[in-house]
Amino acid sequence: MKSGTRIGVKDIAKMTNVSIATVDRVLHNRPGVALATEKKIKAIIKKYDYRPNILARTLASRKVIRLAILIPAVSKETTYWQAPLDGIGQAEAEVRQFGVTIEKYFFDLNDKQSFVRQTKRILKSKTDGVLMAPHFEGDAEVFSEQLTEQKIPFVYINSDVPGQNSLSYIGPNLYRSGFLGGQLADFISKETSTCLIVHISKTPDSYYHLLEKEKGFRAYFKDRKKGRILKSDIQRTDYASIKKELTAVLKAQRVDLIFVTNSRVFYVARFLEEAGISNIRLIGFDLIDKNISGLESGRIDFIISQKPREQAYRGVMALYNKLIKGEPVEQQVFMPIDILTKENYRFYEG
Amino acid sequence: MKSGTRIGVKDIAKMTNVSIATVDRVLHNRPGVALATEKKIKAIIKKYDYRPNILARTLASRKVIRLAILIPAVSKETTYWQAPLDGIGQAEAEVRQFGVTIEKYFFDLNDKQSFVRQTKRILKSKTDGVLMAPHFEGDAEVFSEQLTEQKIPFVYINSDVPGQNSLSYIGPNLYRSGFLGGQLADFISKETSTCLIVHISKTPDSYYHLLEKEKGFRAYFKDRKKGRILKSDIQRTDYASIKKELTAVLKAQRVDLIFVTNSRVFYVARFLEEAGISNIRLIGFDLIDKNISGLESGRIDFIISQKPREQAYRGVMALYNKLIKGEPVEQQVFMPIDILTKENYRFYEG
DNA sequence: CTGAAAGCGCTTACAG
DNA sequence: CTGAAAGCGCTTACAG
Repeated sequence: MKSGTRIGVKDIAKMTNVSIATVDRVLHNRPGVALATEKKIKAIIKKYDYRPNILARTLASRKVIRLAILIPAVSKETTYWQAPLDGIGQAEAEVRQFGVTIEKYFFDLNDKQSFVRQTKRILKSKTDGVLMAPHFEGDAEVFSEQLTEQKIPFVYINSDVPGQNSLSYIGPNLYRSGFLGGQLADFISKETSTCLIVHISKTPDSYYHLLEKEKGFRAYFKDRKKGRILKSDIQRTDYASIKKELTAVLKAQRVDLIFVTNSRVFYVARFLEEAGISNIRLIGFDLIDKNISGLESGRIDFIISQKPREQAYRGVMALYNKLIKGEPVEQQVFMPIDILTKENYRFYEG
Repeated sequence: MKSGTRIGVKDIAKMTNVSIATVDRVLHNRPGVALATEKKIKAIIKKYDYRPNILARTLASRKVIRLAILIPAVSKETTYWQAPLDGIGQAEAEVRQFGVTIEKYFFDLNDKQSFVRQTKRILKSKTDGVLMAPHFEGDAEVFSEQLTEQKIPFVYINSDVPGQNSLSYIGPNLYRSGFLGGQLADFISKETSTCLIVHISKTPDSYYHLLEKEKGFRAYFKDRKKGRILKSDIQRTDYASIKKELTAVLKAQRVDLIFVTNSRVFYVARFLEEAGISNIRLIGFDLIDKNISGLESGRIDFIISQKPREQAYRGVMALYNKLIKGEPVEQQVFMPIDILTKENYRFYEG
């Protein structure tokens, strides 16, 4: 045994008078080792705190690990999912040399069936791990159960499905991000101001997320506000409908600040622009291109963002750590809640 | 040659009718290869876009790369440097398996000579790369020149020394962070408010940095403000002196917001607390423990932070990419400028 | 239940 | 200027 440095399989074999093949067997919990031998070897492993050399292991076992990614396609409607895609690319570059390959499956945010179709393809593809955005909760549940049954680890990003035994959830804490929205609103409005919460969404599947943000926002203002908090639920995502609804609301009452619970805040910015309203403050989510324009023009004051790129990056790495390094991974990772303005968004790395 | 997969040295050797030793020679630009042979081999490398297997390379060459880190010691006065230290630890864990070892050298922020002493030790230690916080600009320049002469790559974090040929600078854009400070001040004060810029520093070495932030802050308000912008230069860092100075300033004029250009904003928070002043807004830098208390108590409104942990992490990785992977690294990386409040600092990963 | 041997894709002396 | 061989620390058949 070399002094100072770590021990290897050869050292363990020598110290226990067995071959390295046998050492390898107990290292991987493979059957076919006498209990006494196994105990001896395990004792040495423990005593010297043996850690396998991942480089050598990867090189020798030409095993390739296949990961499947199931996320929404980037669409004209929203470019949000470009960021996670970039994060996956970055992770891929780092883990490729360790024999990890990644297959991407995309679904249409407006088409539940496309999600289901892709889950079936993944199940057929014999994959070792899955990273998914469980957008359609019910279907994601079914899929998760199938994966659990086949002992395929999976991690959620962007939104969580509680109760499933995912390896990890990596994404926002919606309630806290709404709460922060409340604080930001408080910073830029008076105690007596009227705030309007706007949900813009036609899919009931993600509506729950918006409600969580609303809850957080309202919670911040509990016992703190003299002004009113209004709410508007817009169930269509075309500009004409949004315009109509906002026009009606603003005609009925004075509003000082609008809090849009998702990335569609740019519609509201456009509306304010067109209507020539400049005294309403605006806060929304996600640094997509159209929202950057809103920051630039000064229509949008704050964008709250939760590192979409990094969510996906870390999701892949979680799978890698579990599958290749056998390391434990955190069951729940809440991403930082980033505050972006006209003056710092340029440096943002998401 | 295996189809579909990448080629290796063996394939190149076969295709060019030489031994793998010769291929290895040209791969590493080692002398002793006939020009014709070299050309043939290079052509194949290019044609098939050969990429060496880093795992195999690291495993076979038991070469170890030694990195030296030169940063301020964590002191009672400021725990700021704990974060970079953590980042270095994280990077170390990732690159250790690739044969990188890291030696840390600490200097005293109040003792120029301690910096110089450590640079001498590093020079003697035969290191392959250096990561440093060039706090004492003049001495850092001397050191940088010595490193350049010995062809030892070095990267700066936290502050830059222009004109030296560092491999990379990874840190804040001071001017832009001051500019953002202006915008935040604008968000939480009236157009007619009076802002007070406070520098608290006794070392002239870092004073330049504070001035950059001041410049940015003032630039934001150019053509935008009706109120006055005052400035107070406190050249001592004990609380008594700070208290005295602030008392004098606030007696002389009304102030609505204070912008402290470094991490010592907690002193001002303490002063406002003790003086029972609750109508002055407060913005400062760096998420050290004492500033967290200030956020919690509500005395501090915003903390601006520039990922101190990540700066160091990326600094180490830049050296690793250069030295091990031979990849090019970006010459200048400005970190994101993060906005932290009472409601989001808990999720911050710096 | 166990071990000897080949091999992963490189690098490193050493010999010629 | 060039090549054969051993070895890095593991894993993988295969043989017994």
